[in-house]
Amino acid sequence: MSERMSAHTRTVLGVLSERRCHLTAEEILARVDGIGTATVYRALDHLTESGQIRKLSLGKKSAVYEYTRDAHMHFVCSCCGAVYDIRADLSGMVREAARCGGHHVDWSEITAHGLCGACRQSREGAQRGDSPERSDA
Amino acid sequence: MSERMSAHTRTVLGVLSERRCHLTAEEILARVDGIGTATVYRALDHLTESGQIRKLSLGKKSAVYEYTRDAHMHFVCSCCGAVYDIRADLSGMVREAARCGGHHVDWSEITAHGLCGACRQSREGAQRGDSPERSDA
DNA sequence: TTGACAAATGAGAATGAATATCATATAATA
DNA sequence: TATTATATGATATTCATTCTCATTTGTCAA
Repeated sequence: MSERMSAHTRTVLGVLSERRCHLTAEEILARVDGIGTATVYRALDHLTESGQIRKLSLGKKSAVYEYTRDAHMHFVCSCCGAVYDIRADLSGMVREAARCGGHHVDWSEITAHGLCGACRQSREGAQRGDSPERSDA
Repeated sequence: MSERMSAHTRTVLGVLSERRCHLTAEEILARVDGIGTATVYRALDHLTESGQIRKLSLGKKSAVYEYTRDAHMHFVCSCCGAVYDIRADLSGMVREAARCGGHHVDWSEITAHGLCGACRQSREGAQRGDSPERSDA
């Protein structure tokens, strides 16, 4: 909270707070200039521990980070790999369910897996003989 | 579904279905005998794709697998790393929220992070001067 | 300002989970 | 049985992440 933040850590936080999206460490590394790999990972660790960003496990090989904001879920398309934000806040129910088990929830993540709207339309189109469209990941 | 299953794949499935807990590939590897690393990973992939087991991303370095069963959430203790099952089924709400976004949910995972009951008691005990107790991960 | 200590940095090595390779073995089927 | 496809395992490889350590930078008291 009251800890001082280095310039590089502030830069990393800036990247995440501006874009408001999910970025891997590698993607963040590509968006900052003159900051080493280890420093970026360390900055991400510091920011995660201080709660300013969230480290998400979306089932991909590498972790993704996002700026901490209003509660929402994530939808990961099994087909194209795209990640969508789903505006719904179930954190209260999650917290209460865990409390019944005697645990205290700091934060929770909800990840849904399935076929996204874009991919579903592509498949339906393919069945009709349309040219398939791709959704970026 | 109707695909034949190799003996080794059946063995891996057996390990997961008997224990009804969350195991890493390494832990499964240690519990089977005479099955190579690649084969275990391939079996886990097949079983995951066929929906018989679930591959979970709980924020640890390695993925954990569990036998597919009734919907439940997971609680991961930030202190001791233990994983608890939380008996609550929010999958219907998750599915509906994603449907509003135009997506079709195959399955969803909910992971809560915080301090588990055992660790909280240890901390309270430590404040009173009791000897700290450890909870296995 | 200077000295002294703590924290941050970065280049590169190390780790480790997961995947790819490929020759061999096994199963399925004609 | 011959043929084909799939499964297997030892091993090499990949790649995200962490570690190491010498150097730099920041902080604060005297």
